[in-house]
Amino acid sequence: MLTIGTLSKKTGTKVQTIRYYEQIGLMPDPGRTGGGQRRYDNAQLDRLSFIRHSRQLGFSLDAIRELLDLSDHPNRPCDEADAIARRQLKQVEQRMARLKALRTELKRMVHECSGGRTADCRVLEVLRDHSECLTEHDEIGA
Amino acid sequence: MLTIGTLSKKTGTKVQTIRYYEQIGLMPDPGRTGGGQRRYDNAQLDRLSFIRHSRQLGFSLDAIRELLDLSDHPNRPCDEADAIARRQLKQVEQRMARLKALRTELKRMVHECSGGRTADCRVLEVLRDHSECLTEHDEIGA
DNA sequence: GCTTGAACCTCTAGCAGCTAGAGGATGTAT
DNA sequence: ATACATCCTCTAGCTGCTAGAGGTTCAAGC
Repeated sequence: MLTIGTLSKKTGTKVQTIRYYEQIGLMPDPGRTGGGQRRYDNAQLDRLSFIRHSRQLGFSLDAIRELLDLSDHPNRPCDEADAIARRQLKQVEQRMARLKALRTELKRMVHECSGGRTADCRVLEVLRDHSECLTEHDEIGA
Repeated sequence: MLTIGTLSKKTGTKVQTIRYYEQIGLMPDPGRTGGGQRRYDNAQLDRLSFIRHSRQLGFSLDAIRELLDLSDHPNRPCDEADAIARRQLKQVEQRMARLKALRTELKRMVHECSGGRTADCRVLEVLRDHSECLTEHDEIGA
């Protein structure tokens, strides 16, 4: 039986975050001691590791909820899990493409700055005038 | 003189967001009609465009605040603006590196899924066991 | 058995950066 | 004069946590 602190260290998840996952139903209600402290078993350790690892790969909590659900039903076809992963992959690729365009623009800005007064600063100039951009970048956070 | 709706359309910023920017002091208090509706001039249109464009390039609202401040003082040296842009570029590059690692992992997961039952799904298996990952991916959102 | 102190508990509020909706006032065209 | 799109303020919500207040429990040492 593990305390929440031990579970926290083993998974690299903050104590508050574990309680948060419980609150939103991602982690089950754990057993409690007579005094009301949480105690975890290995199944719960595995579950939290799964969640943690999925987060590191960028899955949303909602996606993780689905993945956990699939993981709990070994006889269901795995198309859905596959689809979720593909969706995630697609998102990652979109984000990468976007960042690439941003990098180009930022590099150009920084490169052209000659270090004079702000009045002549290319960085600020480019920000002022979108038409100077060579690439398109229309959505944030994508 | 522009209404908030017109400004919204011209810059591609939602009305609520413009009011939000005003609230946090990123946009100045605009003039008002007798009835209390906001009216904007071209200087404010430029300012919002600047903000919007900076957001598209991924700058935080705090960074934008600094950039706007620099932009308002044409005689100051532009090192600071340059530094902010460099910082942003660095962040973008870090994020790209991270996404690259994630993409590798996701591709592998998806590639190996053979489409059977969830019990044998490689996607779920990899999520269960971090040690199967070839690359490191230790921080989220980086 | 008693004391200490680290670790636990709940609850509330806060972070970025918006977004949505309620409920009502204004502005403009006809 | 009326209709109705657009405006107003205010509050609450989103994701995914994180921090702190104020109080309780557990385990180890004496």
